[in-house]
Amino acid sequence: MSLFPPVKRLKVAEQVAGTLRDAILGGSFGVGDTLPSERDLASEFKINRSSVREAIHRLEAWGLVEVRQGGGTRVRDFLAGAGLQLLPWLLAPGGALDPKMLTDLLELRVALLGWTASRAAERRDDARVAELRDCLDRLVSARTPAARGEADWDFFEIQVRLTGNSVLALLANAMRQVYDHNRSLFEMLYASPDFDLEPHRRAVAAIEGRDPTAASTAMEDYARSVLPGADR
Amino acid sequence: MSLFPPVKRLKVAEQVAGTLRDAILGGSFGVGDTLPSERDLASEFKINRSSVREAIHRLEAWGLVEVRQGGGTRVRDFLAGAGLQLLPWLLAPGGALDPKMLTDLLELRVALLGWTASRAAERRDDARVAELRDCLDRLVSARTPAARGEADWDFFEIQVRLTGNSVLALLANAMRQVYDHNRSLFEMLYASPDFDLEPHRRAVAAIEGRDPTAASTAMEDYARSVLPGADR
DNA sequence: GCGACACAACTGGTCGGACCACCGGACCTT
DNA sequence: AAGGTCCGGTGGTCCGACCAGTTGTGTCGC
Repeated sequence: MSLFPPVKRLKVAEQVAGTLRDAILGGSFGVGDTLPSERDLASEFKINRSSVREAIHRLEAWGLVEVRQGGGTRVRDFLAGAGLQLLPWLLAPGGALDPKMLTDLLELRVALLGWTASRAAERRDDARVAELRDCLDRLVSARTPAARGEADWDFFEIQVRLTGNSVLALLANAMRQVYDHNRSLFEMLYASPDFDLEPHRRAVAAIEGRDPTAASTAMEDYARSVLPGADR
Repeated sequence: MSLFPPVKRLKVAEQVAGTLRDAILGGSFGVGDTLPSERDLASEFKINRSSVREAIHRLEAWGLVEVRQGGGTRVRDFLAGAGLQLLPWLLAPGGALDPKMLTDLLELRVALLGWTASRAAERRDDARVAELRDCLDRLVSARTPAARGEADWDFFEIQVRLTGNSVLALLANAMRQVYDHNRSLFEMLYASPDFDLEPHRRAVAAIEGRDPTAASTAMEDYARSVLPGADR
């Protein structure tokens, strides 16, 4: 456990890409607008055009802009075209949480956790079930929200590996990136001192007993319990 | 309906990025291996170092490699770290289909289609239900696998919009990219002349009648029907 | 002998400047 | 008004230089 996290070395292109990303997500540019030219941005940021190009290529990889030789760089309708890689920043554009986005995410989480547990129960193996039990112990003994969050994530990830589904694994990786980029936000979910672990226990038992329905129900109950508004 | 698709203009960096991507996915480099230096790759491909850098940055954005100043560029454990943006090429690395990957994807699709239909039924509105009916008509009258595939995709996308869930929309976008990059592969699913549309009809009726359970069951049945092996 | 340090030979990162390929609008011809 | 031409601006590629980290090596002092 390191006392100080390593200093973040930001490459010029990373900073610029971040600035432009926030500007676009923040609405400084509308869909279809053209960004300033690479040369203009270079003199604006006081950096070389190569660095600007690198930054813009990141935006392109994120699905935020469309670059056309000779025709300028236009802002895309990213909600209609971008993939999950944008979610980390879409969740809290400019640092301010978007509640609707969080609700949507947690809602989808209900289904995702449920399905994962169900498939994990079908394909369980003894070694991984033991891992799951260890993880549950860590979850029980966790004292800080951060530790609980970490353990809860592991709890999910072990189940993902249990399913043996590589596509689900990729999806989980994407979710993990959302979690990593917004840690403080998610630790809120684990802040309550009377964090109820009963669903987790039920899930482990169901997975061990090869009961997909019970496993799914358990994890869905848990995921639903942190849903804002507590509807349904 | 365009008769000719736009010609594909390949930038140098794109080609190189594709080559390197296939090499990594094809196993030419193991996890942890260092790629040749940018200067070496430049002289190897007979292109400028700038272009190599641009290509490598794409690999980085895909989560395939980790670049460290002074320390070389290393291949990452992408299955453990990359997001869904890699799936289009992971599905058929080098053009050869990975059956396991396809099975995993279709399996997850069962859950995804089911959940989407369920949420769509809960939040339905008349305008979009009409859209859905139109889409169903297009699906019925479609004569080619490609047309069926397109209509079926729209059918899903309308439901996604109905759910109003932005995170699901992003996930759908990611799936769409998988579909677009492997069209010929997926049209296989729609090749059968006796393509059964009964589940779609049931789904529309259930969504119109605000019956989440029936809607979910209908779409799950459909998605399961194209599952290889037809287990369960 | 062996640890600590300094250095050299890599690596990727940034720079600036040149030229090419392409798009789009102004303008001219018909 | 329709078509073609030209030109200014944009992104794409190239070059060569230097900056900034990493890593292995070899020397020095103990």
